[in-house]
Amino acid sequence: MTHILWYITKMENNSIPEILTKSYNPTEHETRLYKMWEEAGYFNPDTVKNTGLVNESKDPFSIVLPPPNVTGILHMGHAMMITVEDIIVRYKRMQGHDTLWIPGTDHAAIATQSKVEKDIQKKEGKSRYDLGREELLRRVEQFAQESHDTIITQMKAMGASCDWSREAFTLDEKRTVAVRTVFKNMYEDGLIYRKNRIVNWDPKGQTTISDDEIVYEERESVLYTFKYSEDFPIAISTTRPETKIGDVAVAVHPEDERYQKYIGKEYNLNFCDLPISIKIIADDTVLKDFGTGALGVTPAHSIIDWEIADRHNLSNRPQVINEYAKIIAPEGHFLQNKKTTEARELVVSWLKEKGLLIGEERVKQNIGTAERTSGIIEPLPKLQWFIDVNKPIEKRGGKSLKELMREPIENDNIEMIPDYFTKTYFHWIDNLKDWCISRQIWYGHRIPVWYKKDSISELYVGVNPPENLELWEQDPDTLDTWFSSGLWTFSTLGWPEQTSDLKRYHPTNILETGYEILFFWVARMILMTQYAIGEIPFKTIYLHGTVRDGQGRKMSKSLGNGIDPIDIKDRYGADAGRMALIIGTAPGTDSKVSEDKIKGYKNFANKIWNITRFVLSSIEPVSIPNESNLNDDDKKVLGEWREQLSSITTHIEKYRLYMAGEELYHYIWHTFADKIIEESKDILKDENKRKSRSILLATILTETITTLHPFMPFVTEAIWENIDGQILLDNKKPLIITQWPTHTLPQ
RNA sequence: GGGCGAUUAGCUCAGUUGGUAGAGCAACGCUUUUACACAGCGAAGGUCAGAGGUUCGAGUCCUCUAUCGCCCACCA
Repeated sequence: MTHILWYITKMENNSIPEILTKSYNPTEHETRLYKMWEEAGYFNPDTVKNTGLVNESKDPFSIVLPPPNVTGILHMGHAMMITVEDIIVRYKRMQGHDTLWIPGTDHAAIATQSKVEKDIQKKEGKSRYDLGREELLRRVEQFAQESHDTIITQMKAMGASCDWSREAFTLDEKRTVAVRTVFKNMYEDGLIYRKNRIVNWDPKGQTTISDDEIVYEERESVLYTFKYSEDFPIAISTTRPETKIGDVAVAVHPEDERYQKYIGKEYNLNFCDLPISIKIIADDTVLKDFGTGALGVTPAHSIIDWEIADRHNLSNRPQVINEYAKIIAPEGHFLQNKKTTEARELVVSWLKEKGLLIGEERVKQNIGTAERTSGIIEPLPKLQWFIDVNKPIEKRGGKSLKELMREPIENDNIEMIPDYFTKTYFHWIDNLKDWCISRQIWYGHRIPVWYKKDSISELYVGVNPPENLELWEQDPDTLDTWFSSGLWTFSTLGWPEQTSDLKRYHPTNILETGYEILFFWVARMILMTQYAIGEIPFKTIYLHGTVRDGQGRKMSKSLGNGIDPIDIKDRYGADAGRMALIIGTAPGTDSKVSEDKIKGYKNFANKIWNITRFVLSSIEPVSIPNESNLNDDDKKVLGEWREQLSSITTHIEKYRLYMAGEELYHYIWHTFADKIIEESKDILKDENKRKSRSILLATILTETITTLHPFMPFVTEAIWENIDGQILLDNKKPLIITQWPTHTLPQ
């Protein structure tokens, strides 16, 4: 109560100059300031060059924004990415580098299409086949446009100083040219081929997916042990009896004494009232100890079995499951067109009936599901397009794509932060198989291959459609979304055109992204860039961790625990959100966001606001720089700040933003405010010291505000606008294009 | 099964090349002093998971153990 009375009294007696309100209110300034920067063109390096900030002796600096998927709104992970990149970009710009940050969004093919399909199914009960290709695409594009607009609004709200005039989309016209050009080149170099091979088929999404898009889930299932028939000498074990009508062999370990005598023999059997032919083969990948030590080989429905069939030249690979996960069997057969789960029971009861079932055992099994649709993956042989990762490439010195991916990391041409991720990177490359790039969905880059209608074997691959188009038919499939995002660093700069941007800004300086897409995306960017232009895409990879909620859970739509960055901005200001996201967050490690933390940095914004109020209302008017008029004591104090500044600058140069931010925070609050300002209250009363101290406070204030600008762009710019009355600066410009302070010690 | 990481104050986490342990929040005492109560001053809180080793010196480097987490593989 007494507190409230005191507070009211204080408000009435307020004698602080009116230029700055008593407390900082972010909403009063943020939107206005962003608009000011954007309209003045300060995000565009071509404009910044005219301000005199750019030092031509310094190298250009460039970043491309990892394009967010147009599948909805940005979450805190994106917010962290944008913050880190914006801090770096603002810093480099202030350092006088010709700085470019290209924004953009990703069409995210399968993710976007399945999102829209789900919505349509839910609201209208229609499938994509009910709508047809054209109508579905129209709907997806509309959704993508809306998502895009939301995303851009969010990015602007956070203060992202990227050059909107160069914005790109992975599916726009220019990027399409880049995609088709790379596809054509790869095809002509023999790296892209079409082959019937076993792929991960998602029966729910009706498309193939890559190995990386599979999520394994542990489930309980039954391991059945049985014989195909009475005349067959070996029992086998399987969790999928329904696939066994597609078996062509039984594989045993070459040194397994139990089965030695059968190796090489062939049996014609009747299994589930169907004729099957089984050859006994020896393969050393078979485990003697698992089940009966004998593996029924089903080439068409198991990746491992397909590979075994390859090794043993088994050409008969009957497909017994179709694209809808239903059994293919002769008309009238009891398994015909049955779902796999149903068929499993039918096969088991057939085995029981015939007395062939030997055992059942409950086992835990990891089952592959599709990341986007959560459909259970059904391995199927399909005619698909692949990229060969092992073939030597003539124009790249006979190196394979695998080698091109490995080399720059190995030779330290690309630095990875944190560096321990290089180990997982190499491990991934070592296990990499040919990349299946075709997808049976409609939204995305359609494969630039046309087949002659009257002659199946004749095909055309090109950037533009063939002449006499009516005689040709385009491949109905689209490309894996990572194909186009793999080109991102150079497609955004105009490639295949040899633009001045491309010459000036490529390779980019840093790629800042989440570690969870190291394989999906980062590796593929290195692959594509090394192949297409023979350059690295970026010099540094900065991997941030996952932003989790207060309880350490991943933020997701299904949990409903996501925080909208806009909401943070409204309640605490974008600056506070930015600081909370980067301080105390080392690269590569996950972080938790709590409102308390954000609140702490809202208080910090208010603190520097009031530091400014104090300085402006207490010092005598000074012009700076004016270090020669400092007394020895004040030179020493300034010298300490300059040492701190030097440390902060080094941290930023080495991308240790969390360290830079923390040191700056600590200096401003606990040294500048708590010590220097407190002691200044007395010192300023001393006429002999007043002038010097005024210069000191003005100098430290302007330099700390400048240094803080990349971290908290809004509050610092708002302060900057208001310091003129007492502090006169030569050639004052908006803070965003003000030069970074030098850390030379005062003489 | 293979790999990677983590273990530091009540909670959430920093700690750059080895040199006297830090922040935010929470909690405690005092202060309402014209920059800020979104504050100030002060105090409190940690054998840095455990054990061993290297070193003049270890949170930091090495070995082992325990617990937790993540990634990759997929035993059919």
